[in-house]
Amino acid sequence: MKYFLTTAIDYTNGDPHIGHAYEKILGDVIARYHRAFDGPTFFLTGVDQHGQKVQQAAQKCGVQPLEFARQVTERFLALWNKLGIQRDGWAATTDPRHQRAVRKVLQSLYDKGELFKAKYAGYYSVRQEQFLTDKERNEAGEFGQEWGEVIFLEEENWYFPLAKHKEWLKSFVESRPDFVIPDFRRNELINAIERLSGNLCVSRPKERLSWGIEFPFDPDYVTYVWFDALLNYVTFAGYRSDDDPSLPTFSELWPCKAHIIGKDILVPAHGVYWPIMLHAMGFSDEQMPRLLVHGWWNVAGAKMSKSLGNVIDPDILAEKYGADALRYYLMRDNVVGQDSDFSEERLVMRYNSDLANDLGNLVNRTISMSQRYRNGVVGSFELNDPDLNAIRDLSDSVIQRYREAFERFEVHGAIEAAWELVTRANALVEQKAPWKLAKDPGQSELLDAVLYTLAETVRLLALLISPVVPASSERILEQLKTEHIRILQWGGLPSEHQIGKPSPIFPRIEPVGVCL
RNA sequence: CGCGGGGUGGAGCAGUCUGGUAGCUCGUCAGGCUCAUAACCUGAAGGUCGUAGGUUCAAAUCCUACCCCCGCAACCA
Repeated sequence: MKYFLTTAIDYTNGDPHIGHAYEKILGDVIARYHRAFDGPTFFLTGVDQHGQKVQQAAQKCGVQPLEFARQVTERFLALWNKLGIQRDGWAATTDPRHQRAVRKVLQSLYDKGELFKAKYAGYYSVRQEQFLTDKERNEAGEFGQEWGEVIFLEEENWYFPLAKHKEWLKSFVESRPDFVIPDFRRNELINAIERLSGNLCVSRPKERLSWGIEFPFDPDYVTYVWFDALLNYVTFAGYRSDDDPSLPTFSELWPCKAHIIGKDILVPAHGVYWPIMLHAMGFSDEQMPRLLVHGWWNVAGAKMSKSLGNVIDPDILAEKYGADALRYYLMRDNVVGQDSDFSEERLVMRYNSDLANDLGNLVNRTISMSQRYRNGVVGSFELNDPDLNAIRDLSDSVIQRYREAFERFEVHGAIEAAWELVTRANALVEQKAPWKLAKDPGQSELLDAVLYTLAETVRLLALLISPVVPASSERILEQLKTEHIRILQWGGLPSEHQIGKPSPIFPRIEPVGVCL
């Protein structure tokens, strides 16, 4: 069994912004934690390439939809690579393997009588791609301009009966307190289920939208987003793949430990449609996934939007400060589930104070002193000194709390726990003053033990931060020459270990633009 | 009575589920150190945890009422 984790798949009609990046980094950090300290892990992310907006955007550029989607997908991939997103699977919905599996799912639902064709006539919003009901009318009884052009349309489509699964969904969500994390999002979902009614339109006639996956039993129609994009979570995990060796074995991945999604797509897509779809496909309650719902990054208190022109480009930030600085900031300054406020100034402040001053300096002074006083040989931990024992005990407790935080998806909590160790180690340096011990031959043994304690603490810290700042973590391990020692427990460092030469891991970012 | 989030020292935030010394970063002030990226360490000032009640031996945390701020057209995590 592998720890299976997914993110939402991004829609390929525009460039990625900080929110896309945050979600992928969050997924990557959690996946890296499990890969490093827990066990086999599978992290899936990808892109949603079908649909009307892609078709339209492609038309505008005068290229085929497939070509357009491919180009945008390239930009997403390039950014994920730059940010160090380590993916085990790539869910691109134009992938033939996905399309084959989607058709099989549709066919078997059709065979089970879970899909039906019906004619619907009504007012239709072209921009919103949806039929409007009286609920959408404003006080004047008209459809407001937010719906754009509204036309009267009569159309036959395929429908998936939702409401008949309402009672099941209600009892399921109530029986599974951790179906949605955090709690307050679950309450929101329960409210939404109360309002559930009707059927879900799952098709588009080809004359209106051709850019999608064709129905196996009705070639005049393509699937609309639900039975395309949502299914990526299972199709790329190997569901109905007929043992395609290029895809994982489904039973080793499912059920998914967490679908990481933004708060905007909990209701109705992931909290209502998706579990009902799985239920109708024959998944048992035990086979239901879990949803991890994150908040948004605002900018100066306002929602990030193209019209406000305050969209933050993660590519520029990574270029300017490095991927690890950005990753650290996004993970440290946000409580998973809550909204946060993005500020470049704070990014720099966090980097300088936490990474450069506290951790980076600790690494540097530790290695530097070991070189200066012991030619890089760090001694052993044999001495029974209360201060050193206290650090060892603290590391045990920190590791435990760090693990517990990750199990609860509280990344900021895990980072906070690790920093307790950073702070205490820096204090220990002052307390023991190795530069004084070095002048007194009688204190030689204590100096050895102090240097060992510091080096072992730094080694553990490098491992603890590895999910968040993987590249920097590797550089620390290289300087310690402990790349091969990955055990997350005190004492992994052998006695008389020879370490390398110091070189700043996190050079300070000097504030620019301050001219007197 | 629409739904949801938030209100904690000067700033930004944890902590609230599982009541028990109010914590972190930045900033301010006073010391210390020199191994280190002028980084680090110690100490101090500064909070009646939105308001008012209630439960309790004990409430930032649980209950009730109220006040204030933000989001809920599109782009969109």
